[in-house]
Amino acid sequence: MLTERQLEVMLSVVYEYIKSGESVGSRTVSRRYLTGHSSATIRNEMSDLEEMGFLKQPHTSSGRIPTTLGYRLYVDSVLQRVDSSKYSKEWIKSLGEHRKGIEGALESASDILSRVSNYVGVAAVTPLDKVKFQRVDFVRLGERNVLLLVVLQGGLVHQKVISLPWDMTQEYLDDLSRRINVFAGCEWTEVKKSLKAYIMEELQDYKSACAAALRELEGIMISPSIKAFTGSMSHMLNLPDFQDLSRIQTLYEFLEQEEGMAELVKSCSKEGINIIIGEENESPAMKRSALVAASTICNGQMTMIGVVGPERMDYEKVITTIDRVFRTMDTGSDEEAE
Amino acid sequence: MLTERQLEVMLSVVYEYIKSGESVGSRTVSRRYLTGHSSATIRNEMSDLEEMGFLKQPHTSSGRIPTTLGYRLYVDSVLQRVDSSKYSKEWIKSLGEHRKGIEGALESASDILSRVSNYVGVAAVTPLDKVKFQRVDFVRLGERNVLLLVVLQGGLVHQKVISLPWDMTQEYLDDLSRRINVFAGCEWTEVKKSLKAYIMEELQDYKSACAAALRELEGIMISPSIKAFTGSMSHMLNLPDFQDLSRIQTLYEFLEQEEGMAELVKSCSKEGINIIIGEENESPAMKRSALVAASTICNGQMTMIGVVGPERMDYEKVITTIDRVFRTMDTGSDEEAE
DNA sequence: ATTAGCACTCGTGATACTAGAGTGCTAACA
DNA sequence: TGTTAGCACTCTAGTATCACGAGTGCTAAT
Repeated sequence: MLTERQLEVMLSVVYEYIKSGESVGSRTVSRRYLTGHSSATIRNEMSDLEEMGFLKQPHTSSGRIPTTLGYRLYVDSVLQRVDSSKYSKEWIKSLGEHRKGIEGALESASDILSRVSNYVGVAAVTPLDKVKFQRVDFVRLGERNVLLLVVLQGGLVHQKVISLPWDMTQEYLDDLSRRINVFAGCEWTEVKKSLKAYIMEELQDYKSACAAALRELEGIMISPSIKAFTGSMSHMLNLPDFQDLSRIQTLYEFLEQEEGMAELVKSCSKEGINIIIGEENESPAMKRSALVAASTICNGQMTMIGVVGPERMDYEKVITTIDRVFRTMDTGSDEEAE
Repeated sequence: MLTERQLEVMLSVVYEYIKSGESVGSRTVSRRYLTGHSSATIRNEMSDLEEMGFLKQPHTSSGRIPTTLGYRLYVDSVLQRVDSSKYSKEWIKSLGEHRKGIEGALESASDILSRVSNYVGVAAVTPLDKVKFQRVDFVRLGERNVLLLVVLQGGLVHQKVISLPWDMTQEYLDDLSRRINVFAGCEWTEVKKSLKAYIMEELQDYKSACAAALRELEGIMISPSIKAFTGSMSHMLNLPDFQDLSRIQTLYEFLEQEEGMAELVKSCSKEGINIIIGEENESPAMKRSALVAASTICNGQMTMIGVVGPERMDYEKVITTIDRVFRTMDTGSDEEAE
């Protein structure tokens, strides 16, 4: 559908635009990239490419800039060059044993990605349906108020303060948690079955309180509550792409709220590298931005690290950086790359 | 030192400048505030006030704007009007029993403050020297890697992944934590004494591992690691004060890193309302911004909620808002005020 | 199919000018 | 002596104008 030369022109334009930030004209392409052809030839090609929807003009008589489709073309070509088979699950498996734990690891990942990319680094982990739990603990805080701590397999910690219909002593709570922890490593559904009998038979006075506690516990186990981390956003203020304040504002608002991050995670549908560019994004707030992320499914939870930036992003650098961080997290050495 | 009329002029200027955002001239003051005096009179007063360091001119032949000293004058007068005796410790005492727990409460406080003030809401809690602990839990994640969970009195949860010199079974870890939890509610120093004997005598093979675990635990108990929450920062992009991107950038950078928040907390030296304006701030990043915060000491930890915004902040509104949130948190109803 | 040439478009930056708001100062006034 | 009116001066923000340059589209020649 696209001739060889058209592809060359496209890649040149996108590359040059990413590098310079200014709309690129036919002359530039003819002089720097396709030196064998005159600017007029390029001009004709560009005109065709515009009609096909790969390029657009900010205004008549200025150079061309890529559309989302154009970026997609470029990114796919970059992805072909990068050997994505390198990505292994090793790192995520070892995360739980990482000296920082999974949360610390994700936090520093988002931080590092922010710094080296100068865009916004993000990281998140969300339990899937069949998450297994590792540990449950109830801590009595005050009358009828209990802090519920749940450690999922992989080391992810969830906490919630719940209030019970009955005041229970710490001893009773300990007993309850001990009985649950017997099932450490099991899926919740199994645990639930076994516990029902216990509640029915052995507890009388505290039945309702325990039932309430278990309901809360189930809520945590089942609901796919996401844990998200966002690196420093302040670098992006430097980018020429965000001279328009309202643009960066909508993006910030999007990233600041949990729903935003949840959507980003959701959009990383496949394992490995995911790239969603501009218009491809579902949320209006992301229509002029892009996400590059790597995700893995392991231990019954989906983990993702990535970078959010302008559509005009240095995809090549970001992709390789994410690759680096991916594997660096494995070894636990997280000095800043490059 | 300041005549009655000079004070009136000062308050008028600051009030008007906060409201309008534009430098205020003598004519404005004479027409809207001190109607009994001509603009020339005001002009002379303003000239004097400038010499005294309360006002300054952005450029010759424009109106005056307050200096940090000028804001201070105004804020102190506002504080006199607001009955700060209303602030009670009640709310913080009940935080541990709050349905969201202290962390949830602080998070929503910073969130609410951001939204109603349109500046940046912040909230933090930091344990002081004599913090008491409520609960300790060790969860074995993998070979020699253990997740250490500590619940401080008040419901604050700290977590850390530690690696031990020895692989310990979950049973041993449970035993260790059970022995520590006997001392729930005590200060760490006491616990330490009592545990030493136990380690020396009863444990042999695991001695070094337990000692390592306890060292880590002590690290958490002693180090005043701060837990900070920052509300949405995107609103501030709308403010005319931050048309200059570099200004908001330095501020963002400051708030994004933990040291920044730590400094803000540190600067809230006294209980109750603290206000630090512009030049009064230690950090260069805050020299053109202001902090309004309320802090309390309770349960061996210092808790703070506040607002960071431009020096030209609507202090009156912010102060009363913080007051509101302060007391709203108590009751647990956190619908948005106003 | 490619290229050179040319007229046309449009954004950018420089310059100049004006209107308006505000000051400082002096002189008159109570 | 404190207050006020008046006036000249300063500085900013906004606007209009102009020229330049980069780029396009089209046509005609190769």
